[in-house]
Parts: sequence; structure tokens; C-alpha cells
Amino acid sequence: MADPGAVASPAIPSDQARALLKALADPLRLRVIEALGGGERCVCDLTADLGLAQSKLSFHLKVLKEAGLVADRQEGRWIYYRLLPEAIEQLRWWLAELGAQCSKPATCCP
Amino acid sequence: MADPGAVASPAIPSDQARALLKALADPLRLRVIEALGGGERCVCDLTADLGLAQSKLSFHLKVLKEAGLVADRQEGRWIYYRLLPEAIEQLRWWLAELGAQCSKPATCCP
DNA sequence: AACATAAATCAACTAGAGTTGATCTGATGC
DNA sequence: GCATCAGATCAACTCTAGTTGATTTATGTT
Repeated sequence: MADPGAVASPAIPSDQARALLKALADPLRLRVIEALGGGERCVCDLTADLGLAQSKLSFHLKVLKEAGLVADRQEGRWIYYRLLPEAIEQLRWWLAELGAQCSKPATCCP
Repeated sequence: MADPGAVASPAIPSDQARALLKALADPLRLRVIEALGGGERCVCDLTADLGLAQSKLSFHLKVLKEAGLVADRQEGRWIYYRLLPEAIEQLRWWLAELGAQCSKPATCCP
């Protein structure tokens, strides 16, 4: 913060970046992400497709939603989940900044 | 897979990507990463700098090392850790591929 | 050799994340 | 209204990740 006139990168806070990292680090959640890659899906569809218990999937969808990776939408009694690809893009930016930091000249011990 | 003549991206396996994601998701490990951003540091230096118990830091360094984010080097009785920025770059590539997958045309439910 | 220091490892513990089955909420259809 | 289905939520449990302090291994010093 306190960086007026800086570049136009989103610069998400590291807390949010960590939430994204954590959300993606789980193998089951990654399967959900990949399943949603093909487009919006309702929960019952995902449950059947991935062969998961309903409450289990619901738990992981909540984690993904709170991390900002997916969004949901109700239609009748179905709830459709979709990916928010911009979240992945934000994480890539954040990683780019982290990587840039890691290449800066040493500040100590010459 | 089965994509001959594709781009020159490293395409790390998702297991390794997950290890990287998990390693970066921890706040303490992120502090270590940032501390190493300025250059190579010995463990005793990091311990003092971050104010951590020795075994605690040792545990997290091991996680980072196994994920491929850092490497170590012995010199006398000191062990120096350094970042491997290419790991972050690989993760960015992996995320780019994941993001690309997520934008492909829907395969079902027209 | 005896001693001191750097760092990894271990065993016991704590805490948090994920699982399970049941229950609750809300929408639809009869 | 009542029954049904989709999905979230809850409480109890399990499992894994992280913490702590003690011990061990290796290196260097006297």
C-alpha cells in the first residue's frame, strides 16, 4: 500500500493469495475446478460426476467460493457453480510479484 | 498429454504443483520465502531474524525444500538456504494452463 | 580428547482441516 | 396442505499438519 502512481497490477493481499493457494492445493478441489472447466454445472451434476458425498462436495465448494475461485447462481431448486478464471489470473500476478521480489539484489551479507 | 508439437512450457505434474501451492499457502513459510528474497541465508540467521524456534524453522525449510522452492548448501557447519525462483515460474505456467483449460468451450449441457 | 555450536530429527502433543451421517431450509410438484 | 428433491449446515469423529522440547549428528575450536 501507499504506492501512488504504481503499475496497474491488481496486487491482491497475501491473505487472499494464501486462500487461493490453499484452495487449489487440495486434490479433490482441483478435480472440482477441472470439472468446472467445461462450464457451469449444478451441484447434483458434480456430485454424480465426481462420485462424492453431497455434504463433502458442499464443503469443498464453500472453500472454493470463499477463496473467490468459484461463484454460484440459483435457478429454481438447482444451484449452478462456475469458475472465476480471473482469480487464477490474480494469483499469477501475485506470484509474479513474489518472484520479482526474490530476484532483487541482496540487501545484506556481501 | 498426447499433445505433440505443443508449446515449450515445462508442464509440471499436478502433484508437484500442489506441493508448491501447499508450501506457499503457509504464512510462516511465506515469511521465510520473503526473507530469502534478499539472497542466500544460513539457518541461524533466519532463526534470529524471524524469531523462530530452531526446530520449527527446520521443519518448514524441509517442506519448502521438498516442494522444490528452496535448495541448501553446506559450508563448514553452516547450511545456507536459497530460493529457486524457477519453481515459482513453473507454478505460474501450471496456473496459466489451468486457467486456459477453464476457458475452453463447454463440453456438455448446451 | 573434551567441548561448543549449527542444524536435523524424533516423540509427544495440539490444532486445524477434512469426513460422515443426520438434520434443516427452501423450491417444486401433486 | 403434504411429499419430494437440491443443497446447505451441523455435530461428532478422524486424520494430517504444525508445534514443542529433547536428543542426535556433524563440524569446528581449544
